[in-house]
Amino acid sequence: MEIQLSNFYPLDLDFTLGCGQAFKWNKHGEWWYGVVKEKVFKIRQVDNKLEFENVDADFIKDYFGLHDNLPKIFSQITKDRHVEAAIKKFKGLRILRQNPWECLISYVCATYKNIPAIKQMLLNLSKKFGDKTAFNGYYFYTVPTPAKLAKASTKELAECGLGYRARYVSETATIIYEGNVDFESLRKTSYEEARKELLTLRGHGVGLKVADCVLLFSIGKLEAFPVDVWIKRVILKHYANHFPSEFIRKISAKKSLANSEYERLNLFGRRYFGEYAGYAQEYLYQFERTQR
DNA sequence: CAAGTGCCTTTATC
DNA sequence: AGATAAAGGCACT
Repeated sequence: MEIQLSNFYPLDLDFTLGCGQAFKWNKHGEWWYGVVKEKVFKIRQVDNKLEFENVDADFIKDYFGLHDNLPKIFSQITKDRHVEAAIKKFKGLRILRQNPWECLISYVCATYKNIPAIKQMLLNLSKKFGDKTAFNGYYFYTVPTPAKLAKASTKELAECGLGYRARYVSETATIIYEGNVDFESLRKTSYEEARKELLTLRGHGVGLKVADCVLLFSIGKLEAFPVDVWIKRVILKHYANHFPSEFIRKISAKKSLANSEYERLNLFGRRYFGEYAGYAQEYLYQFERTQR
């Protein structure tokens, strides 16, 4: 199956799948192989054509956010030369619409880890607690369900390389398994309301940054503006003039952000870049990460 | 190559 | 409220 992409709706598969927003993708030759829920499929891009197997076009359109009007988004977030440069370099990078549960558990694992390590943790979890499927001569493992992880012991979870995150994965899985968070309802409410709802998981490995990542990468709240170390660096480098110098001095001196400081940077991002701040975030993040 | 630093942070404690 | 420390262990330099 294939989808013809229009010149006005660019997509770059390598940027989109390689940027570290989703952790269950691997490229073998020209093809990207992915696992989403129980589905295993492959996809490749040949110029303006997307070719894929074992999955239908509607799913692809939704998952890759092909309905996002990128030119419109670019015109709205290009507030300065920094975003402009990032867009020029990574044009076609799209925000995915991941499965919310998989996204949540990924970012609970992701705290204070680097991208290769996050992928490894998720693979370990999937191998140990997920379902095994053969496809195209490779074996793939689904992300374990909330039930599976809720029933796993923290010891078993820790053995997947989670370290102290094992407890948080266990607790978060339990709360989701018990049905205390309705992901679908999050789509219908505002960013603020949805964020508040997700933060009922606070104290169990879900803080402001994780909540914002879930809202952006799986719920489609494109105004979400996750602030991680890289975005903090971008702000210090290029946007410090938007804050009082005492504040800049304070956050420069420390490596991690207090909640109030996070909220201040987050609010700046949303106000400055507008309703598609999440896109600005992802382009700036990627640009900063690939400097040097 | 070894050892040090850093990681898409959160939580606990003072 | 706000500051500080601790937390696996892997990956990169």
